[in-house]
Amino acid sequence: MSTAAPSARRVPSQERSRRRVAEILDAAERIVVEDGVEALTTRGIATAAGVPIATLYQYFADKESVLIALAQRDMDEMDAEVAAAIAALEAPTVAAVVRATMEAFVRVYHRRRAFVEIYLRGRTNVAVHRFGREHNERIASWLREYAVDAGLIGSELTAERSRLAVEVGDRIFQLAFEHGDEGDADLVEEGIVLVTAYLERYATRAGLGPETIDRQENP
Amino acid sequence: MSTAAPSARRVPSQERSRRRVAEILDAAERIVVEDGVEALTTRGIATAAGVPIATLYQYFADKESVLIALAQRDMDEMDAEVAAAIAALEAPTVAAVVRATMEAFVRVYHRRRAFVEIYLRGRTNVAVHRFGREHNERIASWLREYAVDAGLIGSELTAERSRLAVEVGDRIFQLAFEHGDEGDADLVEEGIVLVTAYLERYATRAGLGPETIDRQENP
Amino acid sequence: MSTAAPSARRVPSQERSRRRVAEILDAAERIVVEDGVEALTTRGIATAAGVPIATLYQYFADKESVLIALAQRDMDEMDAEVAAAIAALEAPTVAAVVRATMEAFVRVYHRRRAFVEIYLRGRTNVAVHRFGREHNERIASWLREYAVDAGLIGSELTAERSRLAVEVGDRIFQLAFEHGDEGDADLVEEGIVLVTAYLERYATRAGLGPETIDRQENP
Amino acid sequence: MSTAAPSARRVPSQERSRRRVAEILDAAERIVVEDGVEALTTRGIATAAGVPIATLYQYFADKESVLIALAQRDMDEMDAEVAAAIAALEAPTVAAVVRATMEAFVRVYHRRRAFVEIYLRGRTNVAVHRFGREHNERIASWLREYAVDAGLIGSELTAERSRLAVEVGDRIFQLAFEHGDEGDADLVEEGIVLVTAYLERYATRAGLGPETIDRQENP
DNA sequence: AATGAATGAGGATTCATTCAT
DNA sequence: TATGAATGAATCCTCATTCAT
Repeated sequence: MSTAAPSARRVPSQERSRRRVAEILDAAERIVVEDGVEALTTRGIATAAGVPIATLYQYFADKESVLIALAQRDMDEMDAEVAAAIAALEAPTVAAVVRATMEAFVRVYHRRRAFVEIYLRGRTNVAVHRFGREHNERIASWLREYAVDAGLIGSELTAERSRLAVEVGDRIFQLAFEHGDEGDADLVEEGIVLVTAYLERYATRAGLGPETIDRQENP
Repeated sequence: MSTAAPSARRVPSQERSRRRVAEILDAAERIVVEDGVEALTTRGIATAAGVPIATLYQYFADKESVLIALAQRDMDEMDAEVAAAIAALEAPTVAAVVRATMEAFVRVYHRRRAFVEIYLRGRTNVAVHRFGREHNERIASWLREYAVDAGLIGSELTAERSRLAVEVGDRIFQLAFEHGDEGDADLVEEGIVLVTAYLERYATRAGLGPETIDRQENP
Repeated sequence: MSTAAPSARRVPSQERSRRRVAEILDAAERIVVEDGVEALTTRGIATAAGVPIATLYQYFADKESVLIALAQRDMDEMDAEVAAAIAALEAPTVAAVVRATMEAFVRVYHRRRAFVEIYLRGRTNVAVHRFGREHNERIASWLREYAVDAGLIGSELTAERSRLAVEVGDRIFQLAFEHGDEGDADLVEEGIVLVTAYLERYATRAGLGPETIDRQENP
Repeated sequence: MSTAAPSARRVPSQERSRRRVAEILDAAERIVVEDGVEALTTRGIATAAGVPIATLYQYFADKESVLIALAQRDMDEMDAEVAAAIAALEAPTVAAVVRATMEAFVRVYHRRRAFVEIYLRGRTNVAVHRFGREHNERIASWLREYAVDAGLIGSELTAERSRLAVEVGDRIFQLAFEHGDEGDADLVEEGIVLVTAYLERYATRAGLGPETIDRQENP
């Protein structure tokens, strides 16, 4: 009847899988938001998701994998948000890139309470800790490549320095979202200042932008 | 008979107490250095110290208290080292203070392997995490007071900004000592640059020092 | 009042311990006798003994330890029975020693159903398997020393040969008690023949005894 | 259309079956050789064989069946090796038959590491345990028939006695191959002595052979 | 014939803490 | 003050097997 039949027949099973994974992640998310990362247990997830514990292990290697998958889901959105923010910059400078990036982070933190709970407050979990470190590494590498390619920054901005800037930014978010989901806007603003001040040390003239050059030359 | 009797009788017992506490802390320290903070258990401590588990609770409220007491022991030394380093400064400037402080930290980290393990790598423990935050708060407040009193920095350096600087420095040490007990010297050096760059934004002319002023005015 | 007071005061606690251990072992024994070694679980033991699971771990390192303690309890009796049987021999010969030993084993197996279940049928459990091997080693060594000292056997009976004889005897018991708790008496009898036939190869003239010498010389 | 069609059509599928079975057994063999019988899991086999778990159950009733099939594969070779060794005997005596048989066993154990692992070391598995018992029964019966027919042994060698001899031989192999795949040659040699000593008790004059008769008559 | 997905049913062990003495 | 003993409460994970398709 339909030429799509064979592939169509497989859809329900694939979709069911996807739905199950989503159910599990959603259940885990609810628990994390309500009680924090430390409160996450396999039994809890399974019960909340309405599946047997053993089923968790069909889709995830272990408990940590669920947590990481949860973080990853939001982290993907984070990366997209950052990429979009930077792409939208009309006159990119180091200061503008730092601001765009950090404000993009804040927007996602605002949208994703679970992400704040896991990624910022949940660092007491070893897997999350490692996940954070690895993501920082990746984003540092990406941002550096962008800034160098855009001629904002010279090769003095080594990978290590780039990573340092990102890690420092990360700590700022941790502080800003330590209490409350809105985050401390002033602290973030100050963080932008801090990171910018550091990175401008390695900026090209183009990277500094007219304003900063002016400020520096006529203090 | 003797008015001194009661207190005299207590002396040996007080000493015994002190000895017991030290034994327990030493045992805990050994475990932490060898196997990390997560491997610390009450049974482990008790066994290693050669005391019954229940006895731990005579001297410490709970397991975390042992850990914190351990950290505190080294932290006291840290504070002294920092105070001495700063007191020794002949021509204090913001840059000099930052350098003196951070180098003092590194010296203590080098001397105290357990401290690195607990305080820098053991932040996955909630109590340690909180301990770190609180200490950062305290040292930020102390340093700010010093710098303002010394006329290195103006009142624009709010408590929040001061804390931000300390927290950022803290993160730098975490990164530098993530692997290996020697710490990444280059990273620390770069961290000094970063923190200095930030704080000099709020420095007085005196705080900048002749060198920096010269560099800024003749870039 | 009583000079025994201090030690007496400790008795209840010590006795309570002993009683607890006995309760746990008895519970484990019941399970093993009824359902076999493979059916033994920590939960099962705890429930049957009326103690929390965690209490098991006060007295035993792990599940296997309970099993081994159970086997050991009977094995001690076994060793005593064997020692007594051999001590009671009026005119020891190799044949007499083998018979006395193997009959002593059978008597204990008859008295101790749990022992048959654990030690003979429960060899599918790795710990029991090892326990058996080790005990065989020990008893082989003991019997060899006795036989050599008594002049029944020469030094040709090496440790290896002695162990071989015991292991073979052990297999005979396994076969004889494979089904039913009475054991196959004929099979045991034949086993005595077998082991004797082997060991007499290394017997001294004294070890052979008048009967055997006569039989050999006038077949 | 063609009467051959159905069977012809089945041939490729039959071959596929055979191939699949072989793949599964090979995978299981690899696991057993590397990690032992206890490490064998259905998931492990399936993954190693590159087939879905459910497919195992198309070819085998359950996990144990895979194990037994694996053992059977080598056991068939074992039986052939024994039969050939005995057929090759020029002057069969009880001693010669025992030696030929046990040396045939050793040869196969040397060739088949998996067999040693499963059949000798893997007796902690209930199914393997039973398999061993059953095979011993069968080979005992076969050897007895041969020995009686050949006039080496009289009817005093009952089925039970024959089985006893085989079981004892089996234990000897277990001991000899307990550690290391080469097996303890001295122990096997001693085992041959032991089994021979036992069986010669039931030997006919022909079964004893000239040498043994001579030794017995002129000790 | 083949298989993706699902799961029921445990299983061993850990650990911080608290009493009664 | 000291401590032997006890334990409540969880925790993560495994695995053989079976259907529906």
